[in-house]
Amino acid sequence: MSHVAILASGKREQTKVANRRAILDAAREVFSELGYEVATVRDIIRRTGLASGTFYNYFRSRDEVFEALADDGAARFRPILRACWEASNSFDGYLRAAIQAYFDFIADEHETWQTNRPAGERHPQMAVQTPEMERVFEEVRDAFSKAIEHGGAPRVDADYLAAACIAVARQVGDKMLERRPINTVEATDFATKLILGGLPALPRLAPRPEKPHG
Amino acid sequence: MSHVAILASGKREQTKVANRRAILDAAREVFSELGYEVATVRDIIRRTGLASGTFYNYFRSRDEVFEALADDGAARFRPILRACWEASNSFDGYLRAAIQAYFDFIADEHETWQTNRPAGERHPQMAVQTPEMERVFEEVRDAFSKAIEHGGAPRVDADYLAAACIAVARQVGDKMLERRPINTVEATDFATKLILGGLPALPRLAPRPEKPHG
DNA sequence: AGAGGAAGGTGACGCTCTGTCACGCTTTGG
DNA sequence: CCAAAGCGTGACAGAGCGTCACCTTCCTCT
Repeated sequence: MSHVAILASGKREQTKVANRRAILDAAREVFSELGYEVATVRDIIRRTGLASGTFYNYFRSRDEVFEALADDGAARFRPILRACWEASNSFDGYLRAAIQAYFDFIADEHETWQTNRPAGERHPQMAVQTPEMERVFEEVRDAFSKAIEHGGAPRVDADYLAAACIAVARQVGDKMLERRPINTVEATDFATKLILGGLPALPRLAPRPEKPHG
Repeated sequence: MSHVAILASGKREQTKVANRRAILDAAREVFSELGYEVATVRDIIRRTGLASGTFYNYFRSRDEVFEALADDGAARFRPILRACWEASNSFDGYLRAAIQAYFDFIADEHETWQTNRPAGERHPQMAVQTPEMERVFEEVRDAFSKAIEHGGAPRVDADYLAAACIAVARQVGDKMLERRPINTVEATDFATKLILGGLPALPRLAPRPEKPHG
């Protein structure tokens, strides 16, 4: 029996991964069913069959599991974002692809999570700021910076621009999820045109000193 | 002594208002000093000198005080937003005024709140969704709808547009607060130009059936 | 293979916070 | 000035939290 022992060689390692996974899965279920505010560490750990003390070998608190779930979401999305960058050859193309990918992503998550959740309970996905989300932000900003360097976009404040894009994607995304039927194409069209249309109108930064003229 | 007794006639009414105010103030201080996650109902009520049970005559939980604080912020901002609407005579003017007002508002709140708060602790101001914030959203959306009706703006999806504007304002606002010196004008310029520039590029809705031609 | 040690699962325990409630003081209306 | 209602009070029971001494299971070294 050697075919499973690729990454988790020892039994110790295996159970550690399995337990972490089990806790995360249980947490997702419990948050879905009871709502985040009400769910307790005990509710989560009970569902896994593990002892209460074990929980604290993996997470420091209920909040930390929540954050880990959110981080998971961002971590899953980041490679998609990366792929958008690599597949596109223009700034416009990248932006549209990235936004479309994001809306598809959250629409998919939304379906998966559809349970009998109390009222407007927040999803872990995008509610808090996690390290992985910070990286998503940085990736977007860097993509913009590179586009600016290459002349694919005007020389604007990439930091503000990234913040604005992510903000628009998030909020319009949320609104999109509230509508029936969920129309990711319509939302993408809206967000993309807003940003790409606004881009040329943005205030320019002073051009960075370059070699004089050639 | 009749000059104070305008709204709070009886002594009962007076203490009720005073207690609520005291709890809110104490809560703001405690959240600032200890951080939201750590603060307890007891911490808050202790600072007021009231008994623990009294707290529950005013709020159901720590979360509800937090929400009330956030609601307060939105409630203070809404009249400002209203004034922007009434003072401006073009869509562009309204948008710029509203965004500038918002950035000034949060910059001011930011100063007021500056205490030795642990790390990236969230401010109540704009962190959660409260009824008053919902109203702010509706006010913005309605302003957009009216502008569209009057031909001051193209016939676009006002709901998405409002969501996008608020999103941009929030996120760019947050970024703005992280920079030194805080430059509300720069941020306003950025956000305003992004939105106003993007507006003409947005997908149009089918025009609503009007009287045929004049 | 077997022994010794390390890693980590276990659950009872003590502690803190929560939310309630019976009590009594204060205000109000008559 | 009295009766009734309103409301502040703080002790209390219950719940959840995080810890820790113990014990089982796995790993390593000979």
